[in-house]
Amino acid sequence: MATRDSVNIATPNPPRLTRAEQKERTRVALLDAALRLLEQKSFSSLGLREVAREAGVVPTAFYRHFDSMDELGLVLIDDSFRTLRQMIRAARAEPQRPEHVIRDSVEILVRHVHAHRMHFRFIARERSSGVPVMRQAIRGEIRLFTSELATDLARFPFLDRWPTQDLGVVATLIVNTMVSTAEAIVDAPTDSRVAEDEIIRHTEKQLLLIALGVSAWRRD
Amino acid sequence: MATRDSVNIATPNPPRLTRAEQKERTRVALLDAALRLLEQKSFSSLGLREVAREAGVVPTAFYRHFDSMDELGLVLIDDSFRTLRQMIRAARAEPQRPEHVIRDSVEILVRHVHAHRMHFRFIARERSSGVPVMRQAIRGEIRLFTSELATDLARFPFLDRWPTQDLGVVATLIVNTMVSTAEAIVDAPTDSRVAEDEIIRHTEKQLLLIALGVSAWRRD
DNA sequence: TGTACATCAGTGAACGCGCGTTCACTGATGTAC
DNA sequence: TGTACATCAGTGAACGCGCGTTCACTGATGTAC
Repeated sequence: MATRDSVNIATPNPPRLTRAEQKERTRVALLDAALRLLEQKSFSSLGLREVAREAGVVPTAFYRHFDSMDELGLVLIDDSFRTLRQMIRAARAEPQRPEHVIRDSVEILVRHVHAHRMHFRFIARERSSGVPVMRQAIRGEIRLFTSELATDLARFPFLDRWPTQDLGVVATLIVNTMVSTAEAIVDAPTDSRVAEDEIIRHTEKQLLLIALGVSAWRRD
Repeated sequence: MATRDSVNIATPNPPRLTRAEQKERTRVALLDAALRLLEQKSFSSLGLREVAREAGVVPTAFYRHFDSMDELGLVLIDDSFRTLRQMIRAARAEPQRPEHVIRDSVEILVRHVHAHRMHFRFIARERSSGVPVMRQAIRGEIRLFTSELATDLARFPFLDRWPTQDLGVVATLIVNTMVSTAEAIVDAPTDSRVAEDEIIRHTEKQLLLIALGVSAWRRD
């Protein structure tokens, strides 16, 4: 892309795109159009023509990229969880002082929700949706994600001897909390610092409560 | 109703219904039809004609009972939360030994989810749905419900001096857990005792963890 | 109790509309020589 | 580099279909006398 651009600097006309590049653009335009429409309505009530219209192409062009709306939906799930995994990788990469693990984690979550608002909204909304294939796919990804978190938890000093199943219980609780938080942020009036700070404090307290519960577990 | 029935025992023909009774039956038939269809799809993709067909009436008859699908949806929410409030009243009425408060609460939840499976499924699914009016209504009810739980929590010995806001944090955590549990039960393969027992154990552990967290709170 | 009229829950035909999908097409991009 | 042909992303017309909504109707139930 950079190579092509620099080549095209020499030409007077705007940069010409290869066929593959143009096709990719339309594909992305369709996916973005769908995400944009999903701010206002649910996936199951989203139409092929509607998406094509929003993307600025004729309905039949849709079929050059996806067999059906269901296929587009699965790609959206895939993309959404890709950004989520990026978030986790970022979280793992950053130096975490045990004292601030909760505050830092919430901060990373909030930052990524803002950066990928539409993806998070999509996941939060369609997670319980009526479209079985979509719901199953999201559940599967969340389950995977939860068990990865359980593995991460096992690295904490307190938790390294816990049975896997109990780590799963804690991980599920944390993931549920995080999902609720993401949902709340995405639904909050845009750029209301007050509302958002409230959500953040709320989440931090919930996680602290869970952490305290974990510490107290089996010391009884 | 009982009066009418006993009157009609004297007559050879099946009990005749008054106009009002017949109308109410059709209304209920429409609501039930909608709930039945909502097992397979989301509300936003549910059609007026589809519901009428399932209920066994002609599409135009729908308008004798509801102005629009949205209005029917709001009635479903109302009915669903009515059954939920019945559950809470039942829970409060039953003698609760502090030792078993978690086990008993989960047991009551599970029992009521089974008794009103469709209502719980509807709430769990549409809670995050794309239809704004519906989502707002459900959120409002859940918020109300959560703050009632917070009030109940204040009756526990440990918690009576807690600030309202912190009680809200705990209540939200509990409600989220309960909603997840209801969702899991409703989605579990029907009558699989094994899967359900697993869900119950999971939930009880999560609630115990929260309870431990509450005990440890501010003792640090 | 019997009659005459009013009410109104449910019917059935009709409408215009947007949907998903098919098909043959166009014309810019890519490839072979 | 120039030419001739192939590819294929996007077009536009057409289809049959189910949708929500309107309207005048029917006939059983309810009411007044």
